Amino acid sequence: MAVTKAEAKAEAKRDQRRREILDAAKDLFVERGFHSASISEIIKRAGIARGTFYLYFNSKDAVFESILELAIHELEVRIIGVDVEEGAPPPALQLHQNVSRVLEYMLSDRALILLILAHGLPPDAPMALRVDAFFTHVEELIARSLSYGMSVGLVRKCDAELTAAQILGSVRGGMRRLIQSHENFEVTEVASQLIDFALRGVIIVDRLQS
Amino acid sequence: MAVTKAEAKAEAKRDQRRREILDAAKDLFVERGFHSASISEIIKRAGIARGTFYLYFNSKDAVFESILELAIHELEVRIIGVDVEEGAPPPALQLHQNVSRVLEYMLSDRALILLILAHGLPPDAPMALRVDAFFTHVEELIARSLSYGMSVGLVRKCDAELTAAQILGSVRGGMRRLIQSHENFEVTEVASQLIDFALRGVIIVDRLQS
Amino acid sequence: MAVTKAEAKAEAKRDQRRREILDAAKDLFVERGFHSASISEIIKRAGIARGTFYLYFNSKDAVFESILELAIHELEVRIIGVDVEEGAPPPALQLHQNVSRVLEYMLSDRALILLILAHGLPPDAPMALRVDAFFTHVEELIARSLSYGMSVGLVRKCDAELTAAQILGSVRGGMRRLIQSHENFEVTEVASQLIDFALRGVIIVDRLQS
Amino acid sequence: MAVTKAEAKAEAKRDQRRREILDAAKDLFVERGFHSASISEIIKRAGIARGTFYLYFNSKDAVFESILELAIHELEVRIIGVDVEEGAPPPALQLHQNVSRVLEYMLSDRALILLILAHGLPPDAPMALRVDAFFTHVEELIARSLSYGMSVGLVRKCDAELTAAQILGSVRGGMRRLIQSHENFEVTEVASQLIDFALRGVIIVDRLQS
DNA sequence: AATGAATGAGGGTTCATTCAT
DNA sequence: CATGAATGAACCCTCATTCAT
Repeated sequence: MAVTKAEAKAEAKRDQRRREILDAAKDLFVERGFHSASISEIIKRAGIARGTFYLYFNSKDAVFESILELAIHELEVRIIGVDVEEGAPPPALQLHQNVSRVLEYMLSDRALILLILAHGLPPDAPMALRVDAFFTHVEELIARSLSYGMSVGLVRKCDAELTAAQILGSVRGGMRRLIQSHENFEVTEVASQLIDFALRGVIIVDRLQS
Repeated sequence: MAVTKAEAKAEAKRDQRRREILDAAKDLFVERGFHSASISEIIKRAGIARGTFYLYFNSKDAVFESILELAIHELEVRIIGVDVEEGAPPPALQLHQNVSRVLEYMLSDRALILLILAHGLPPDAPMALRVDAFFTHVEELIARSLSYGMSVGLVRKCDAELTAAQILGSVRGGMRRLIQSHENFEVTEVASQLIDFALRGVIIVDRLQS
Repeated sequence: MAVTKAEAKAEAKRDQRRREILDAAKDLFVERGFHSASISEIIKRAGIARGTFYLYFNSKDAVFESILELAIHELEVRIIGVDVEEGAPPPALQLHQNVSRVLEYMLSDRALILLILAHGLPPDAPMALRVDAFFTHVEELIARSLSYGMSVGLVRKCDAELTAAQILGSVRGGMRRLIQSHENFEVTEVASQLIDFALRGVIIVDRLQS
Repeated sequence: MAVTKAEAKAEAKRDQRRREILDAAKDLFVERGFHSASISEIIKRAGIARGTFYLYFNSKDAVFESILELAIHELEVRIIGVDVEEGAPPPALQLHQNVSRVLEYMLSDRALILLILAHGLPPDAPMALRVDAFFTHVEELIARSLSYGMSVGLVRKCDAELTAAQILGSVRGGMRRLIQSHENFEVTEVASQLIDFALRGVIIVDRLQS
């Protein structure tokens, strides 16, 4: 038991260090971008020695990947495809919950989201592909919902893919603004506005009014 | 006069060279991003010597800036604030013309637009600020239009800034998709779709239908 | 007495550990060379922690030195200058015994001998000097024997130092081949061949034939 | 013509620089071994900047390889398999010429030969394999000659491979001594001694005396 | 105007060694 | 005794920029 305790403590310390490095690196990546953020700066900010960095991460790429991967994961678990089964909550509510969850996460770490919204990586970097894949995934979710919506007469006729790109773009644009304004905001209220705008753009008017 | 002629010829040649470098650099920036695009590659592609590059541009930053500046300028001249004076063309038409002009320019150089939509620069770089300034400028144009629209009862009540960010985002999102799809498209048709989506998001329904 | 016993046990364990480290290190040095063999690999192979290594050896150099020193010592005790006193065994037999003893040791640890025959150390490293000193020592032994042989008319006239270098070289060359062939061999037989070649090179023919 | 002249001059200068780097590097490799010789030291000794080094060689490995490759090539062209056709010069003379040529080359660059005789590379390094391959090649030449000699009754019965290793070893040993003694020597005389020793080790006595 | 050899600051990474636990 | 996290000097290499020709 004593051993377990000591080990647990050591592991906790390790995790703590790892997090410190991640945080320092994340801030730098946001401030300067991937390339301009140097290991030298990261370790200075994290208050560790050069070699220590490499005890926790295999490379500069690896930290960056770790940061992005975590963020994308957190986003992915918050974004749930709309369930149209009977008995499921109304679609508008589901959308609202999705956006709210993302906004809440955004509030907890604005820098991180900014990193994803405007990462600025060499287009051929593996990590850029990862981020793109995430957004493409979300776009597909939206496009599929639109197609379904059209089939049941809820959504006006339109090019599902293009419109999905517009919807996602509008949300990204809105979020970007919220982050960069550095002001606090009411999650529920903002989520409503983001969704309201997007929905009006596609919903058939009669239904919206009813 | 003879001198003037020779000078003109020399200047024409100079401009030609400059353009070749710009073109080579632009492609590389798009393909690899700013950092990964090296002077070595640029001059190889442009077919010039190392030193020659610096006869035309002071630095790597300078080429990039030149490229962005040109592109932004081309965009700016195509984006004209909506004129609401009496006798002016209907706002919807003006919008359509704005978007159409931008889309046409986009068709003439997809890579360039992609560079602006997703430049991937150190966030603190002066050029990044320049690009941001451009988008902020457009956003303000939109926000102002929205405010006016609200004041005359055409636009539903909303947060003008946030909504402007959403509108701009939706257009950027749509354009990004169009570029990356590598397909050709009908400018007028697409412009209508982009505007339609954005307008529905803000216009008061009664008016839209009329 | 109890204390002594415990102490003895402790010391035995210590020696055991030391030997494990030496063995792991030796293999690595042979496989990868001195520089490419890292402490990390050594301790992994020895199954000990980083700090533990430094409880047994002061530095990476020190392990290497230990290994070489041991090997050289083992070789030195097996190489005995030829005794030409009356009543001593015949010189040819003494040589044969010397070589046989070395070959036997070689069979017990090929890797170790290879490390000495082709160590691959910075030429200015103290350990490189140590190995060189050993070979120089052997060379001197041979040269002295040659000089003596010449003085008693057994050995043809020749440059003793150069010839000694050739003799030593021939034995090293032969041994190197034997090690790298990875085949087993008959010690006595091979020893005869090694000596036969070297002796023919220097012995006066009449005597050899008689 | 003017262009050609200027180009020729430029190329001459380039070659000169390349050679300066090679020389500086070679000396350092000999003094300190491959690993301990740092690029920093090489460029300091060559009197050039860091980047300049990489204008002439792609890597540290590449300089080393260049040096070894050149040396091995020079050795290879000097070592010619013994021609036993009728009308060819007597084998002993051919051997003498081979060894003399090598010794002469050795005199022109002792350090270089030392680098090959005692390179000290990680056993798994590609360059180590290259050097080994060279020696193996020479050994095979010798072994083949021995086999032929045995078949025509000139050479006593022996294990051709092992004996070849001994012969090569004896020559290497002799050369190593000559290099490290830093004294000058008479090529023809030394060549005779090297060959004499080796031949006596294998030739059937009757024939040798005749 | 054009060239390309030369520069050197700075990049990411490794690894022998130390020391608090 | 044993541990392994922490250290930082030193490594090889890249690349934007300069300058003599």
